Amino acid sequence: MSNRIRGVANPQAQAEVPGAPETAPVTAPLASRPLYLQARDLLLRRIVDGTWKPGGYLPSEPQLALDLGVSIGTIRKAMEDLVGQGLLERQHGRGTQVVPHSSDRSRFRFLRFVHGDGRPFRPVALVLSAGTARADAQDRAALGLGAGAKVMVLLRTRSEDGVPLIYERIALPAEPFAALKPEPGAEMLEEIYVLYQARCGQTVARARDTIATDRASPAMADALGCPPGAPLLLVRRVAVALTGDPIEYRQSWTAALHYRSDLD
Amino acid sequence: MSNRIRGVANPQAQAEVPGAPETAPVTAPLASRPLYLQARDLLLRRIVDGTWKPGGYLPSEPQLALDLGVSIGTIRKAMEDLVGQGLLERQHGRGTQVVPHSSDRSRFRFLRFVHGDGRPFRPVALVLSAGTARADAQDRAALGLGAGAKVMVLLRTRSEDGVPLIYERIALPAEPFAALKPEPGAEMLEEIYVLYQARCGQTVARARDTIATDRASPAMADALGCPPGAPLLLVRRVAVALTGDPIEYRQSWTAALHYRSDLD
DNA sequence: TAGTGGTCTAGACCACTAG
DNA sequence: TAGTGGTCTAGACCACTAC
Repeated sequence: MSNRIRGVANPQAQAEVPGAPETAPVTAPLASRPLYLQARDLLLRRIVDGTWKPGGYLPSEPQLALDLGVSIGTIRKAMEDLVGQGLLERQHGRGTQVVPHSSDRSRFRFLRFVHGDGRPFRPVALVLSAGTARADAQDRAALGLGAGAKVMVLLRTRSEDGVPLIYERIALPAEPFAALKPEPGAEMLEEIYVLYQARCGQTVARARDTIATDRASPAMADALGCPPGAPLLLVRRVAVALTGDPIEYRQSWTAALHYRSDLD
Repeated sequence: MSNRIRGVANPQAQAEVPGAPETAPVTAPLASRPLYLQARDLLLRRIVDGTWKPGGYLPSEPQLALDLGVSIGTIRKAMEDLVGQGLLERQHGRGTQVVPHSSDRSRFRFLRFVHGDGRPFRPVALVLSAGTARADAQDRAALGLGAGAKVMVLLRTRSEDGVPLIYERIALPAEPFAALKPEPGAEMLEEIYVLYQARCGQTVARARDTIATDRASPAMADALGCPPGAPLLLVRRVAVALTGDPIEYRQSWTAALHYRSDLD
C-alpha cells in the first residue's frame, strides 16, 4: 500500500516523477504523515473549497474509503477530528453533514452575553451604518492586514425588547465580504455568522475574545442611553475562518450585560 | 460475550441474581450502554477515588483490556474521551498518565488574565486573610450549598513585579478544603489548583466564568492602589470537580488587566 | 531488547433513518 | 428493506521510551 492518499498528499512529488513506481519520494518531508491526517486535511479542503456545502452531506464512509483508498476506520478517525472541531455532524442512519452556522449552534460554540441574573440574551441587531474604509492600526493588527488595506466597517446595536444593550463595531476584510451588503436600518434577526456563510462563503471556525473595561464614547452613550464616560464592558473578538485566517474583528460594548464562558 | 464490563456496570443486577446465567437482566435500564462508556466511567471512577493518583500511570492497554474483559480498541476509545477532557495524557512508549494540575497546564485549560498589550500575566499571590465563615447567598448559590453551610474564604492579591493587579476572594466548601491551611501573609507561587489537588485531593475539572464590570470597594481600592469607586473588571468563576460538584467560587477584580479566551 | 502507545486494516453485528 | 453510522473485536506492523 502506498504511503499516501492517492492524488492528494504531496501532489508535487507526483508531478516531479510522473509515472514513477511507488518508491520513497525524492524529498520525503511529509510523506509519512499518518493517513488519517491526510484524509482529514483532504476532507477539510473539500469543505473549505465548497465541494460539500454547509448543510450538505458527505459521501458515505464506505464510499469515501474507496475514493481515498483507505479503510473505513481511517476515514472515521479523520471525521472524528472534524466532528470535534464542530465542522461535521454525524447522524446515525442518515449521514454526515457539514455543519451550517445556525444561530442556535453558534450560541454554544462561542462565549456569549447573558443578563446579570444568568438569563440568556436573545438580541435583535440593528445596523446603524456600514461602509468600507481604510483599516486603522487595530484592525490591521487584528486581521493581519497591510498598510492601506480596506475593511468593511459595520456599526450596529443589539437590542432585546426594543432596548439597546450592546453597541458594536465590526471590521471585515473588504473583498471577501463585498457580497455581505449590509443595509443601514435593517434588522438582523439571524446571527451574523450565518450571513457570512450564506452570502460570502466565509465560515467562522474559532474565535478569541479579550475582555476589558472601557468608557462610553458619545456615540455609545447615545446608542445605549448611558452617560458619556460611563464604565462599560468591552469584548474584543478576532474570529478566524476554517483556513485559520482572521476574518472578523469585533468590538462589543455593554453597560448591563455580562459575558460568559460555558463550562470550559 | 456479556453485555457489560465484569463487576463494574450495574452491580446491583449482579447482586440481585447471583450466579445467574448471562441472560437479559431483570431490569434492563442501562444494560446496553456501550462498553467503551462503561469502561470510561470505570477509569474515571478510579481516578476520582485515587486508585491512580495525579501524575501516576495507568496500567497498559493490554492489561486494562484483560482486566475489564474488553478489547484494546474499546479501552482506547474510553481513554480518548478522557484525554479529550484533559484528564489523561498519553505518551508514546511511556504510558498513560493521570494529568496533574501544574501551573503551566492550567494556564491553557482556563480563561486567563493578560496585560493590555497581550503579554501573559505571571502573578505571585499573597494571602491577605483566610478563615471559615457562614456562606453568604452568592456563595451558596454558586456552590450549591444549603442555608447555614460553612465556607473557607480566602482574600488575596496577585502581583507581578511587586505590583498588585488583582484582588481576589475565593470561597470553598469548608470540609473538603479543611486541609488547605492557607497562611495569611504567605506567598503562593503555585497555581492554587495545584494546592487543591495536592493538599485536599480536589481536582478542578472545568470552570465557568462570568465577566462583568464593578466598582472598587475601599478594600479593593486599598489593595490595588486605585480610587474607591473606580471601574474594575470582575471575573466570577465557578469551578467544578471531576465529579461535577462545584468546589470553588472565585471573584477576581482588576483595573488594568484584560481577560482572554484563547481561540475558542 | 522489551514494553508502551500509534496507525491501519478487515469484518461482524447492531441501531437508526428513510422509503 | 436498503443504506447509513455506531460498536466491538482481532491482529499486524510501526515508533517511541527505557533499560
